[in-house]
Amino acid sequence: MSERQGPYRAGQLAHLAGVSTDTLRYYERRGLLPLPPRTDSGYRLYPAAALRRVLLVRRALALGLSVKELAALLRVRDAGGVPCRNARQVLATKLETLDVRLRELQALRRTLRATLSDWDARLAAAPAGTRAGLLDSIVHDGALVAPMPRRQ
Amino acid sequence: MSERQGPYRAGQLAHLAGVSTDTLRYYERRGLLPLPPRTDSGYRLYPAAALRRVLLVRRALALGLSVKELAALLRVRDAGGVPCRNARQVLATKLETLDVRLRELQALRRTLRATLSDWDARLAAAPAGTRAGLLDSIVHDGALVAPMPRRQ
DNA sequence: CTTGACCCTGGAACCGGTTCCAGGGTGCAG
DNA sequence: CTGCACCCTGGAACCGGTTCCAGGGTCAAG
Repeated sequence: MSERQGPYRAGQLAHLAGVSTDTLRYYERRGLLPLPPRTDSGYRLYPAAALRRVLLVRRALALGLSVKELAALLRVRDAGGVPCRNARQVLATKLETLDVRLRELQALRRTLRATLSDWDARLAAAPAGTRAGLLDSIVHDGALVAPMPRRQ
Repeated sequence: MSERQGPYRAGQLAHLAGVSTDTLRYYERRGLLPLPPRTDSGYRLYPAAALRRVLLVRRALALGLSVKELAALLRVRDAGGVPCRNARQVLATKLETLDVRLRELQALRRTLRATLSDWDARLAAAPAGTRAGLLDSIVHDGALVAPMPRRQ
């Protein structure tokens, strides 16, 4: 990671940050990256600090922030504001959401394991090549008729 | 739930199964539901067994099967085949995938909690209205530069 | 007959983050 | 000059499950 700094071209920055140039342009469009200066011929010339910025974005997205949320925070900051309190709030909310989701998935895991061992019992009891009714059996237990939990 | 059985119209079946008629038509298109008989005027007339079938589909999707996977299993079954062994395999794979995902999310949760308490420490140490550098701080710890884990 | 509730169709919209595309310039080495 | 790697643009495609839409029939009660 000991790359000499200095203005990067799109491909260089992308490589250093571990993303694609398409992704860089996308982040720029969505307001996650400030508009970089350009060469006379229109090539983007990212300042050294841009690498850190891209890494920040990646990290924040990996923490579960959405592009929109992050853009809002960064907009405030780039305008000289102090978004830290907001940022903390956003992150705390993410954590709560994640906890909910984790509990859902853990419940799902229990159900899945129970279903699997039930099926194994049925299979053991059924002659080979015989209809064991596994698919049918899942209708009974649990009342999970509600829509599947939506992702993050 | 003690509805008299007998042929249902789309809206009735949808109501009983807790889905929309749009969803019923979607399942039909995707091969999750057999083509129901029609009235002379073209209305679908679902046999009583269709309710159970829709519930099966909901339950299987809730367990994490994709529409495509489920359709493949049901196609075999509806053709008189015995998809049980396949079904077990699919479900077992789902469980493994889920375990991986759970571990990812648990790791994310730890990171999130650590970040939050770090931020709280920084906020406590910084005067109100002052830039505490929370966003900046996330770039450092952890090497999570890889793309975010994709959903299920 | 009119009203209103229901049904039909195929295709498009939605979500979000990313990737891909075509059609065209730029920059540098051989 | 040629070739090749790189860069530019805006718009569309992708994933999957669902929902929404317009434009049109059907049916029973009043």
